[in-house]
Amino acid sequence: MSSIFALIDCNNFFVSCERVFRPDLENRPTVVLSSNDGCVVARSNQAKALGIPMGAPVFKYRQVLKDNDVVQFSANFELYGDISSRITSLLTELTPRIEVYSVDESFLDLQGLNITDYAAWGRAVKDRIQREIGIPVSVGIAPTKTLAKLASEQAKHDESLGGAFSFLDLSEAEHDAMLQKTPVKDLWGVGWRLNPKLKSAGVHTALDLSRLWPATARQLVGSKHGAQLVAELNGISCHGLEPEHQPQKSIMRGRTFGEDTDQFHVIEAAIASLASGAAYRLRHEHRLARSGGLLLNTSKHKPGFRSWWLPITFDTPTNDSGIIISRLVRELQQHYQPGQQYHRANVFLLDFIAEDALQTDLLGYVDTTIDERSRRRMQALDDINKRFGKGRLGYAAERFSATWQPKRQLRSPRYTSQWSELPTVRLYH
DNA sequence: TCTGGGGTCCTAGGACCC
DNA sequence: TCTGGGGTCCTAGGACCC
Repeated sequence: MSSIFALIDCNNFFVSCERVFRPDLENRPTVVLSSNDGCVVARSNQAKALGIPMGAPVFKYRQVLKDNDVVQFSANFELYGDISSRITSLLTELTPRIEVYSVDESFLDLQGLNITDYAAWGRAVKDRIQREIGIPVSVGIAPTKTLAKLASEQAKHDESLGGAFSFLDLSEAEHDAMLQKTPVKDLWGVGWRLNPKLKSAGVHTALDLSRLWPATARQLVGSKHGAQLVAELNGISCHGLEPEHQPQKSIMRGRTFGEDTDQFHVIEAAIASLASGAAYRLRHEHRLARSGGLLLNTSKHKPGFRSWWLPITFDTPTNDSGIIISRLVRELQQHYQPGQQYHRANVFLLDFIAEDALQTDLLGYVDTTIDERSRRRMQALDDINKRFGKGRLGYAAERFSATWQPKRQLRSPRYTSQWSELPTVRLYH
């Protein structure tokens, strides 16, 4: 039996989240900005109609935003994450076979669900999420994930469909017509590098791609990826549902500084804070890192762009914030160059093992005293922060400076994740 | 003046082994 | 000094996703 996937894709997700608590913005052009208020990361339909592209630098569109009275928000990830998990729980009621693909998209496996009219089922799901959570979604249904993506895009752009589109009931001619009108660049798996390459080979539409000789597809797109892309367009599923939460293979925390800096202590504070966040995440997953690193760079948009990769390894795998911070700061001390205008820092943790895996050094010697002390220290740190609020207790280096922190001047209240920022409702009678 | 923050997977090539 | 197939492991870089 062939597979059946549904993709539930939230429309303009970050903007839609802001509108849940600001219904007055329903018809106003609205954008959400990146953490430094530097570029546009989500746009309402009205903002899209003004020609503001995804990733648009704010300074270039300042006039357009002003002339059209566009409402702007700094990204409020606490809010978006919370609303995302509400949608996930609703979808889990429909079927446990769900893959949460990103903060605003989930795939469902519909095999064996006894659905007679898939498009109608999709419209019902859309209506329920709108009613119960307040977020508009598009539902795409197809035998492969690649086609389900395409179907959800179709549902999003053709209002007459009521928010859902299914590939399952199409005739061969209708199927081909859908692929014919889809440019290759709109396909899942075709990015800015492959698009010009395909076009210069005469492959302009999804239909062209679906009819390529396998050997040609392998050569143009890559041996594995090319073959899979063609098969998926022809209804042969290559990407199954991946329901279990796969443990991540790397943890990265990075931030563009509020302003470029050459101050050692400012960079040190940034690194300490980023490392704290990354280490916390690692402890949360009960894992230890064997290696990691620090990536520093100057601004890409200024002459003399440079970047430095400073790798670290741990003789004993660790998730101890203090150990990780001190190793990274030592690297910084050795490689910091006075006078460079540093723009951004990324902290990486890599090469994980489970916390309860036996750890030994080269001689097979386990120093349980140190391990136990570190573990208890981190436990106390996390307990205190859980009880008294995120970031209440931290390492001194994190507080050396706050000037690296990005501007978030337009952030909305964390309506659902901070007691102090709950919305107020007044009732008159 | 002002351009995000997370991630994954694949491939090619070099070093090394028998 | 050169010949040769077959294998593994590692790394850097490229490409993609949201």
